[in-house]
Amino acid sequence: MPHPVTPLDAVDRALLGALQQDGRATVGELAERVHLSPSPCWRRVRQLEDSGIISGYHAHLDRHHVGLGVLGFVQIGLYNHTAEITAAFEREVQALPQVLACHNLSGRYDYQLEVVAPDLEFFAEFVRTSIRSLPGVREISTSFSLKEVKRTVALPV
Amino acid sequence: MPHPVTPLDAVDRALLGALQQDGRATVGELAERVHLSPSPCWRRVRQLEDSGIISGYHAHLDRHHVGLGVLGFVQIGLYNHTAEITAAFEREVQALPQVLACHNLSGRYDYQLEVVAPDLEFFAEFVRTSIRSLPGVREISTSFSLKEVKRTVALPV
DNA sequence: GGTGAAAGCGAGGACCA
DNA sequence: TGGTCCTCGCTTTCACC
Repeated sequence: MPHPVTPLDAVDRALLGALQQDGRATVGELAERVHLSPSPCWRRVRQLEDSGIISGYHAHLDRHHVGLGVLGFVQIGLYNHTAEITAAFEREVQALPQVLACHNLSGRYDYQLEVVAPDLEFFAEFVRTSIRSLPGVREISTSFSLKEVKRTVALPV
Repeated sequence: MPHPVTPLDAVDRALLGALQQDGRATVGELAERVHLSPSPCWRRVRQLEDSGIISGYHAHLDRHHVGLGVLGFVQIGLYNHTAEITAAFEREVQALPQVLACHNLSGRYDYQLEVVAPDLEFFAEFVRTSIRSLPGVREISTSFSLKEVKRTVALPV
């Protein structure tokens, strides 16, 4: 059981919701939002952090503002599924900063990568070179995001 | 031009990188990392926030710890692509907290949704009811994440 | 869980080079 | 732009109810 599920009460859930919305909320603000005084509120937040439920705090950037106008999904089929090939594939994927996420999928393809790039030309070149040459790659299917309809950083808690 | 790309120098990039890693880094810590004194460092961060490059700060949760063990991608084809149908579809998707992300895609399907759920049963039920009944849905294809090989919150800047 | 308080520090502004 | 104070407020962490 690699992932213990800690039972959360309503106050914990409210704290998690608030911190997902605003990761820089102060203990005072949080205390007000969950109707608790600062001290116990702070103790709860500490516990949520220490138990690993809150894995970190991050600034979120607007990718268009930093010149990453293109986001695409790259689905990949491998030649074979030996432990060596998949391990090598997964290791090399980690090293590509343009790859924001990579999932080992059920279904038709083996992996789906979420990739960002400054423009379509760069994206195509990246797929043609960096991704094409990953270990064991047999088949590639690419879809672009035409519109980011929804993107939330908040899990439903 | 809805998305201005602000030119960033090396120090700005370093600040963005640091804040993506640790959204609660203090100005003092940041100043040290980018070899600047706190005040100009603080001004730069302010500017990155005000210009919208930094769109916010968020706590990141471990989804397994909060009982969301299943993540899947749901690809959807619509019956038709009138403005009314797509607008209705996109509006209703916003209201589903289990849907973390939704992209309008190029290629075979119209949309791809990223969905979380406590377990496979819940996931299947969610797709069968909530997603199936979204406006205009004709075709659904689902893939589960068997393994989250990579997930970063940091854009390459 | 709540209160109160002490100590430290970080944010943010004024001002200069 | 960057650097150096300075000050206020808040965070954090006690001990105790």
